[in-house]
Amino acid sequence: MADTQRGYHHGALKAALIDATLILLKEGGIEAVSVREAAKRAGVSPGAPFRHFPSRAALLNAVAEEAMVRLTMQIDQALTQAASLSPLERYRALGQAFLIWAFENPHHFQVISTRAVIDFEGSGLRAANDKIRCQMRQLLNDAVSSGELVGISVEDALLSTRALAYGLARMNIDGQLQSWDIKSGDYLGLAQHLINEQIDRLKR
Amino acid sequence: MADTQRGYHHGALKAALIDATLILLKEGGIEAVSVREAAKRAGVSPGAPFRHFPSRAALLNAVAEEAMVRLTMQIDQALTQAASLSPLERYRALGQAFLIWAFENPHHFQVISTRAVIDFEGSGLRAANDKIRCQMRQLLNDAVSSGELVGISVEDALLSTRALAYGLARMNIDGQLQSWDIKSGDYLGLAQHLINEQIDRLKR
DNA sequence: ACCTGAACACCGTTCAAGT
DNA sequence: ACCTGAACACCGTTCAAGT
Repeated sequence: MADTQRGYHHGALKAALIDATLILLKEGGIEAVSVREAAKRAGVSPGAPFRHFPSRAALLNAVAEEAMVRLTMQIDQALTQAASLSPLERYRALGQAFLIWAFENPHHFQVISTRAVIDFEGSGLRAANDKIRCQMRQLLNDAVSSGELVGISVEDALLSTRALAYGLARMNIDGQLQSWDIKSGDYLGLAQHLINEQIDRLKR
Repeated sequence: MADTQRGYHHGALKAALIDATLILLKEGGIEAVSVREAAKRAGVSPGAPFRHFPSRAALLNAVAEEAMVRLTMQIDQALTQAASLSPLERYRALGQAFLIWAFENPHHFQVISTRAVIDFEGSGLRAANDKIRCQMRQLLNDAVSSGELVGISVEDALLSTRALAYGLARMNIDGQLQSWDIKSGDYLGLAQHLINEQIDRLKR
C-alpha cells in the first residue's frame, strides 16, 4: 500500500513488510512466508527487513500482534452488544466472537496459535491472551453467583470451552473439518452450533 | 539403528532415515526436520534420501504413517480391554486412548495433524482416520440403540468430542496448556478429566 | 540397484559500504 | 537513519557419474 518507493529510502518499509507478509501467508500458509520474498514484494533488498525486524520470527510476531488486536476488538464489540444479557449469554457471545474471528481470519489464527514460530511471551500477546481468559473466568464466576450455573467447576468449564473452540478452529485450518462434514460447507455455522450446545450443557 | 554402514551401499537407509527424522522431530519440532540433516545423521550424501523418498513431505509422511499405526494399535487395544463394557464406556475408552497417544507422542501427533506438511490423502492415513471416525460413530449409534444415550445428535456428539480432544492435544503441543493450568503439570490427566466430563454430559 | 558429489535455486542473517 | 549487495551457512531437489 502507498509504497511510492521513489528513492533509496522506502519511507514506510515496516508497514509494507507486514502487508507483504500477510499476503504471503494467505498465498501459501506460514511456511510460504520468507523474509526475502517479503523484501522483494516491498521492492527492497534482502537485508533491508533486518533494520526493522531482528528475525523472521519477529516479522511474524508483528502480524500476530495485529491479529490479536483484531481479535480483542471483535470480542470487546461482542461484549458491548451483549451488555444487557446474562453472564452466561455474554460468555456465549465471547465464544462466538472468537469463532467468527478464527474462521474469518484463518491465517491470523494460524500465526497466533503456532508457537515456535512466534515469540508469544515478549510483546503484548501474552497479556492480551491472559486478559481474554480473565474475562471468560469473570463471566463464569458471575454466572455462578447469579445462580445461572450450578454445580460446575469454573476452571473446568473455562478450559473445556476454550479447548473446544480452539480445536474447531484448528481443525478448520488443518483441513480436518473438510472430511467430517460433507454437507453444507458452513464450517463456521457448525462450530458455532457446537459451542452453543456445549454452553447449554453447562446449565445441565 | 543397526546401521553398520560398511561400504558404498547403506543397506537399510530407508529405515535409518525415518529414525533420524523422528530424532530431529524430537529435537526441534517439525521445522527442524531437514532431508540433508537426516541424510547426514544416516551417514549418507545429501542426494541419497531421494532414492527412497520423492520429497521432504514424503519423508514426514512415512513418520506419520508409523504414528498412525501406533494410534490405531492403542485404540484397538483399549477397545479390546473395554469389550465387555457398554457402548458409551467403550466410546470413553477410545477417547482416552487417543489422548494418551497424543500426549505421550506429541511429535507424532504434530506430524499427523499438521496438514500442508504431509500428503494426508494418498497413503493409508485417510483410510485409518476414517476407520477411527466410523468406530466412534458406531459406538454412539449403539449407545443410542441401547437407550444409554437419548435425545442427542450422533454427528454433533461425535464432532464435539473429537474437536475437544483435538483441541486439548493441540493446545498441549502449541504450548498453550502451560499458561492455563499452573498447578499439577499433569496435562494428560487434566485432558482426560475434561473428556470424561464431556462424555458424562452427553448422558444429560 | 543404490550412492556420490556437484550443481541450481532458494533460504535467514550479517555487515561493510553506499545515499 | 535507512538501504544495498556481497557474503556465509544453510535448505530441497536433480542428475550425471561412480560402485
